Amino acid sequence: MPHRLQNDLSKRERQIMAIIYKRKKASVHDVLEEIPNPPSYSSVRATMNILKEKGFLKHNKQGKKYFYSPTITQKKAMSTAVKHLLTTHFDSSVEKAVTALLDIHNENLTEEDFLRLMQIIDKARKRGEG
Amino acid sequence: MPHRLQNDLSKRERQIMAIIYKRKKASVHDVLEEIPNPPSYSSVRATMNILKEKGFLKHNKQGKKYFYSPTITQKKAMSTAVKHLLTTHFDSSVEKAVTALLDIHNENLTEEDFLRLMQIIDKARKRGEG
DNA sequence: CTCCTTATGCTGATATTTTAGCATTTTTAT
DNA sequence: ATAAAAATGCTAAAATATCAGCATAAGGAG
Repeated sequence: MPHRLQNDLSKRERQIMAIIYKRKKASVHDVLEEIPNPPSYSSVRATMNILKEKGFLKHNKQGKKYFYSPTITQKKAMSTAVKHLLTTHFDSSVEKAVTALLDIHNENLTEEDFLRLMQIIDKARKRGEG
Repeated sequence: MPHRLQNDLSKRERQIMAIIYKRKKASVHDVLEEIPNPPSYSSVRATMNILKEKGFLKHNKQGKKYFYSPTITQKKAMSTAVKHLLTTHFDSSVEKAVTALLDIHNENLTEEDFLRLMQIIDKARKRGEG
């Protein structure tokens, strides 16, 4: 049993994990800075240590600085998150999800972005064939 | 201030919301059935009532049956969830997200699926122009 | 060296969440 | 009509999560 599921995380724990996923790695202070209305340093640290005990974070020295980073790969964490989103909000349909993504970010996408998206799909299609 | 954020939800509350988003609507028993190692009926009901008080769920009679359903539209909830996923795992990049979606579901996609995906993107592109 | 910051270990109070029970009413099925 | 099932209102204990403090060691800057 390598890891418990994200579902086993409390509010604060999740919030902290999200910050660390986003930043890839972070010190307690880094995390503290990204929490709006943060609790004390002690509290954040305590929670991060719980995450360490639960097996979600590891704690290393890089040079002389300490960092926390996720134990499972970003890829795996991401994959789990995507699957969860698909089932809860998109009826497990990739097409629905893509439609939603485009809807949300429509204005921000340039012609080049669309081209790249087309290429991404084309590449996936060819990969599927082979 | 219509609704608090999902972030204000506890573990159990989130779990229940996910079930209801997935099913669109559900009775207490429906929810109970979808929880692995569920607590008592009372407990689930109590939590669902908290969600009602917090403004996430509403509770109506349809004919003679009672069910709970989300107050905010699926669309809005979905949009929030997608944005969160984008920032925490994809550096806010739609392209990265689409790539991941295709990676995850690669094998399951047929030629027709890819065609439809192309059409979805093309449609979004044209909409962007207009 | 001395001071400040960062890090650590540990502890315990407070707050929230989670749970289950009981009494009662409505609905459904026999 | 009666019994079983589904809802409801209410309450309070038990379990977790959250928070903050204190004492202290180690690195960095002046």
